[in-house]
Amino acid sequence: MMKNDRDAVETIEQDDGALALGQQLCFAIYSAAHAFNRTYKPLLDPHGLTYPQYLVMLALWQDDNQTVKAIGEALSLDSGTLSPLLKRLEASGHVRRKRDRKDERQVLISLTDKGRDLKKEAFGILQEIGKASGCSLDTLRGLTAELQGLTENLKRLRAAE
Amino acid sequence: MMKNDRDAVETIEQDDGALALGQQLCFAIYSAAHAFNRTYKPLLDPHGLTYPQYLVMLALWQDDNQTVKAIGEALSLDSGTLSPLLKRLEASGHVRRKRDRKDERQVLISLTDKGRDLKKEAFGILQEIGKASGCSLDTLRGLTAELQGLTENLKRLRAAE
DNA sequence: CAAAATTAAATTGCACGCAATATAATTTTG
DNA sequence: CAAAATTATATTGCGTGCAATTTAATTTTG
Repeated sequence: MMKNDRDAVETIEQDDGALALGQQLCFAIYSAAHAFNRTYKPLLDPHGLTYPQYLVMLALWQDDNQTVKAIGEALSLDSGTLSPLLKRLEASGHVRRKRDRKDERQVLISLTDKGRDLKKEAFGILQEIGKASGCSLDTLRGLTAELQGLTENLKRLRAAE
Repeated sequence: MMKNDRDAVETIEQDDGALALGQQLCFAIYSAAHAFNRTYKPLLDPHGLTYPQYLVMLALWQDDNQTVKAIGEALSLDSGTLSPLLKRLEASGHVRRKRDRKDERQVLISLTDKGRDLKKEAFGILQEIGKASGCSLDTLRGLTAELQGLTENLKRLRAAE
């Protein structure tokens, strides 16, 4: 016998449809992340930045002179990812790395003039990306908020284990 | 003459807000993708699968015996990513790789018994992920549709260049 | 205060992801 | 039909991500 509508809505059924790539939020997110990456690439290439490096720059434009740990918390990345990335950002002249005098364990990351100047270009990049998304500002804001909530839920549940 | 302080501050702060990590959809998507990845890991590890490998399995559960190219189109991945990944999936016993007799350029990927059997477990994984997301099925469906639209827009604009 | 525990970065090893190139098979074309 | 163009897959090199380990500095504690 058929389930009623309410059950159908709140239960993931064990049929092929449920496993279809096209129905999975995780795949939609995976695809959107790659699409964004590919859209950013031609905009960032002229500045010698990769997308994750650009995220670090965003963090530093907000708050200069942060520790590796602070940047890692902002981006949810660990030193295994950040240490080599920051060395490349230093090699390309965008940031400086300096041991903290007060606590020699820490490394402080600060913007060079070149890194600071790049911020002006970032507004143009933002415009381009906004156009490419083809969404209204309201839609973008709504999506962003929903995804932030989702990410929080996923993190909370992992922490609770 | 210089603008007064109030004007200067408001103008800069507006711009800064636009570049804030917390306001950027691309970063929300980047973070959600990583959060999903981390949530999937403990669920997939026991089966010896990574998340991208799991996506390939989803594609094959929908449609067995696909070419590398077809899988690449389904997942937006090229042979540079898929060739080694598929070799690892073959090494772990989940799929078989076989040259197509009709067209020796193509390689057909098909499920082994082990790979097919894993589909049963996938429904349980799906349940776990659904729970971890903390969203209603309606919310999940809505988000998925919006992200698919966004991804389409980004792809279309890249193709138009 | 010295030993133990904790903390911050860096390093190593492995698996993507992608650009660029290489190789081999098939199709197009002149 | 043979040369040229196209197509499918594989390979190489580089930059993430992340788990696990290492090293050095600081904090805790017995």
